[in-house]
Amino acid sequence: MSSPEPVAPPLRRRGERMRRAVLAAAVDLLSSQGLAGATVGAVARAAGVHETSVYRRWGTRENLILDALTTELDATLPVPDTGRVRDDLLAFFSALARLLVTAQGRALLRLSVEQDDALEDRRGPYWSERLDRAVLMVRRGVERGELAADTDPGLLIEAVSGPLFVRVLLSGAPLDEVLVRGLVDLALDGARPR
Amino acid sequence: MSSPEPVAPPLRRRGERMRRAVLAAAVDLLSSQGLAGATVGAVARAAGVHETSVYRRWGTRENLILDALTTELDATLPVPDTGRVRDDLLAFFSALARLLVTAQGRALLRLSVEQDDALEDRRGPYWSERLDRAVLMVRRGVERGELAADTDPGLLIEAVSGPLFVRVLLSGAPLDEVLVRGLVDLALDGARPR
DNA sequence: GGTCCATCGCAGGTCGACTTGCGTTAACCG
DNA sequence: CGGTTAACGCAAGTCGACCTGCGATGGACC
Repeated sequence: MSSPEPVAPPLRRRGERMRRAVLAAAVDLLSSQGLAGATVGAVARAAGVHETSVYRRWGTRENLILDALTTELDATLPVPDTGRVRDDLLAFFSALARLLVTAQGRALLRLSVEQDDALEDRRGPYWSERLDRAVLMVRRGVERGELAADTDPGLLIEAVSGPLFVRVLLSGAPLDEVLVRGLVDLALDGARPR
Repeated sequence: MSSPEPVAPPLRRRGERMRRAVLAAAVDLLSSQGLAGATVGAVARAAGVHETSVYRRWGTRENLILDALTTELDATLPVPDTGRVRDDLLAFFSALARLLVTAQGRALLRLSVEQDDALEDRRGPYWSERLDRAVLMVRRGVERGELAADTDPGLLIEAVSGPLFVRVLLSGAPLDEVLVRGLVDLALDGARPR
């Protein structure tokens, strides 16, 4: 007698098809179950792939999640050029803040912190990549004479973005427009009376 | 025949004695083996205590390490009062930076980020506790007329401390006097030409 | 100094991350 | 379109975090 249940042909996806299936499953689980729910076993099962295969391709769970997140989360954070530094910075960091309050944004940030031991390099290339481009706004402001000539572009970016990251990672305090505006204005005008 | 090895009397420390022994062992392992080496089993063994007892008292490995670190690392970060905001801020954040580059400081920061799910509260009470006191310096500066009356003390503290935390957690960039000075001056004077 | 109970020690177990060896097959290449 | 091989499936196992039940004892209290 033929088996009543066709035993679901193993599909046996491999190569790029398998990669995409796993990454999609990872993002799905990440969104529905949260960071803790995205177990390597669970992701593999959801993707119809064997757990071993996942480990062979990604090595660690961290790599897997990081890959899934950075692949799907290609929020490119455009660098505006309105002609005024303040407006540029406001637009850029508001976009950053909106990205960071996302479940995926938070997860990506959290994971960027993990990498303790092996391969000390490649630390948070995702974020630094995005922030490095932001110095353009500052440079343009300097050229326009809006900012002092000796302004350190990177430092200014750090001073505004730092608190945003810290709020997500440590304090858990909210990220809103008011915060971004306050940080940008502080970095531009300083706390001393003008 | 009497047993040649006296089988090391189980000691059976309990209560406060046991607590201190475990915490000390944890700090020892943390310093010598790093974060990854401070296994619950290893800490228990080093303290001459059963692993189960550790779990009963601390619940999770994270709690244990956090307790050990915050207990030993009572670097109180004194809030200076020199009469000039800039000097106060410089002294305070230099001390913070020196604490953060420590192996224990880094470990404590990293662990402060972990707490994903259970008990959403008590997030980084260690750091916020210390930074909350720092607003005093800013308030005094405002009263002295050194800073604008509408200065947000907390925001200023965040703008300077944020980048320090982020460098330890994400970018791995160095923390030195130059950085601290740059951040303090940016927060005080702003990037716009005076 | 005897009693009692919270605190421990201990054995055994679950679960997820990660590894290894071996058999099997999909996919690309000629 | 047949062959080769790297890419999978699968079984079995290690290791650390964390839990559970039970028996034993340290210590405080009377």
